[in-house]
Amino acid sequence: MTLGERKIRILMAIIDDYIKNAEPVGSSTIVKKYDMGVSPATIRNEMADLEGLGLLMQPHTSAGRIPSEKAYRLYVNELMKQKQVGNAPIADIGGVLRTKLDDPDELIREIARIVSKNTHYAAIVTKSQIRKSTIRYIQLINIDENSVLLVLVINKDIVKNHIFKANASIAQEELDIISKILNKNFTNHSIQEINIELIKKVGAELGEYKNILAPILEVIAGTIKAIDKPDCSVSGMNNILDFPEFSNLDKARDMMKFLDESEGIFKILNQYPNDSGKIRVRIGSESGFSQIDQCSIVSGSYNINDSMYGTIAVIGPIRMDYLNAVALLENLIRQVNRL
Amino acid sequence: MTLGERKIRILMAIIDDYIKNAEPVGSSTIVKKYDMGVSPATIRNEMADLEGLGLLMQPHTSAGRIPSEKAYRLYVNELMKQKQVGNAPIADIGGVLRTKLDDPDELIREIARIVSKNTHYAAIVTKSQIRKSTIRYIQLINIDENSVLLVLVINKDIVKNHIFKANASIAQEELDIISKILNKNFTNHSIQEINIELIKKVGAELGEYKNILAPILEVIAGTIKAIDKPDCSVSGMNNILDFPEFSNLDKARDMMKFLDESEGIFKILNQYPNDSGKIRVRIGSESGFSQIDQCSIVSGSYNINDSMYGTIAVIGPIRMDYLNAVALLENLIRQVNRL
DNA sequence: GTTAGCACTCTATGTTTGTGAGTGCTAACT
DNA sequence: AGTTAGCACTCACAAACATAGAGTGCTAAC
Repeated sequence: MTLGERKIRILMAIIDDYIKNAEPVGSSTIVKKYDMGVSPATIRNEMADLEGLGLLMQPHTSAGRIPSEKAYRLYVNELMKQKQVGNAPIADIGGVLRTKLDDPDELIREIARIVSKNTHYAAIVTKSQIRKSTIRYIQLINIDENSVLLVLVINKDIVKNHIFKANASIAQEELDIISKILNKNFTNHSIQEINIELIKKVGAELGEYKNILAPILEVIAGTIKAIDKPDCSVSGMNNILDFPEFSNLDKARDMMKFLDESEGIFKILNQYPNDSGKIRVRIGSESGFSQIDQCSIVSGSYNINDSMYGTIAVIGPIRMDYLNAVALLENLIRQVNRL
Repeated sequence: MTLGERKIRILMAIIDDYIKNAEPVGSSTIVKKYDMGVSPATIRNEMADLEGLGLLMQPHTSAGRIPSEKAYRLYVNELMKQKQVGNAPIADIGGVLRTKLDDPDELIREIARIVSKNTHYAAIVTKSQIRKSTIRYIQLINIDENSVLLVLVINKDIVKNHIFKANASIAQEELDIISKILNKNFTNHSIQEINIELIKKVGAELGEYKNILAPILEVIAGTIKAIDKPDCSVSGMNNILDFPEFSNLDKARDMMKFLDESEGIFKILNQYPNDSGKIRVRIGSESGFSQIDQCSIVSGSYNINDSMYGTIAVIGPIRMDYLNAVALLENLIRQVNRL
């Protein structure tokens, strides 16, 4: 399908105007605001053609035209490239993010916050672990008569810890010995690799300290499971309410509920698992979920250090400012990947 | 003001019915549903009296009555006690919460989630530190050529950690020595107490390892500041949209925005700082903020271990089920305080 | 190929009218 | 004195209708 140059100009004008004003665009509006140098009648003829091609729609006979999903698709795939992004889409946020690197949950929350704030749409950030997390370092620390602090370094840079009660008071020197044994046996193992055999072996090495093994293993298992659990953070849902397309409360509510139960979102965002860098755009019904068929999703994958990956997504009305959203995500993901 | 028994019964009926159905209650509805044993006309006379007392209101002449804020106040202060809470307001959640004890942020998020899920209103949980946090234990751990893991135990049970790069590789034995010096000087000190004098002294003791002090202090300061920062978690804002009183989108949006910018909420919730156990109810305009004058807030303070305290609050429409909300919060706060 | 002119369509808005819910008052009843 | 049947009254809400205006498609002329 190859369109004449004027048809493209008209289509762009309609898309731009509709993105901005959320109202059907009429032929004379185009002439006036986007000086086409022809009369409204001519524009009307062209618009009729564009409608025939499935690029424009009329909400009703006496209204202007609005772009169809197909038009947005064309816009995103081809037309958008001609335009310039306005101002720098996002500041340098490497510093802020680096401070959260040791807590993936907090990290994705912060990213979501940044995205929603900068786009004024809703933002969703998911995270998963790329490989099964492995234990990197274990250290036991005596902090109280019989409270023991277990510090766990997982993968490269995630540190978690937990305090548990030991049955008896254990001196730091003893704990150091225990730590050493644990490290020798567990380091670079994932939780799956800690089998009964290994546990038996460690138990034997521990000798009189054998009892402490059970609570420790429990903590390790719980911690790693929590880290490996895919998670997802949503931010800026309010912004959604600002758009006239959601003045229908029922639609808005459905959608919010959908975003809250992250199940569906996960399915959508994980469709294209691992094409880091490339930004995906899902327009309206392309997502396949009726609850959000009035929304578009712009998303991209990030990948930190080969240990954690996920998707950063912007979700807004179909008449979203794709140009900026894409630019912002590209920039942001580049920064995140560099972490 | 002492009301006759029948007036009270009528008032209760109106409040109950309105809480349930969100629609003005007429005289015949009361007779039918709450068999009063008298005719609608009699009820009408009584209702006129109640309106005279400022306890009932009419949205318009030909509508039934709705309770005024004053009526809810009476209900909460006096009448409610006669009624029985339906089913057990909340299960035992001590176990779930205990797993989050080492991360206050995560803890309040979980509590908020529990509250909103159980009440179907929105929930807000704030946290502050009761005293300035003090350092309880410091441990440096070598995990990589020149990556050092700093483990900080703060107060009783908060553990934080941070990985930083040292200029040179330092062996674990050396780090142990440094840790010991740090502990000797910083343990049981708050960040305010770490002044230049003390730093100089520690620097001297550290001798050749002096250089490592700066990054460590930075991490300590940052961590404690983050912990001491009052924070707040909101959950279940969607629920708000389910109530007919917020079918006006503008109102709903204003309110959501208000909840999102937690400033105002903080002011409200911190009005009664530290009366642990007692549940407060703010009805409608009593909160003093027009954005949420169609809402009521039920809140109570918790206090964990004398180190962290805050407020757990439920926010819903004025015709909230106060009885259940109060019972649930009482129960929950009891469980939280026991942590 | 372009455009002025015009009839046509359909929404949005305002007006009118009818209906029903619920009231307050009065007069009769217990 | 308290209760109640009866009734006129008020007012929101909904349906029915009228009107204005925006925008179209078509035709015929340029």
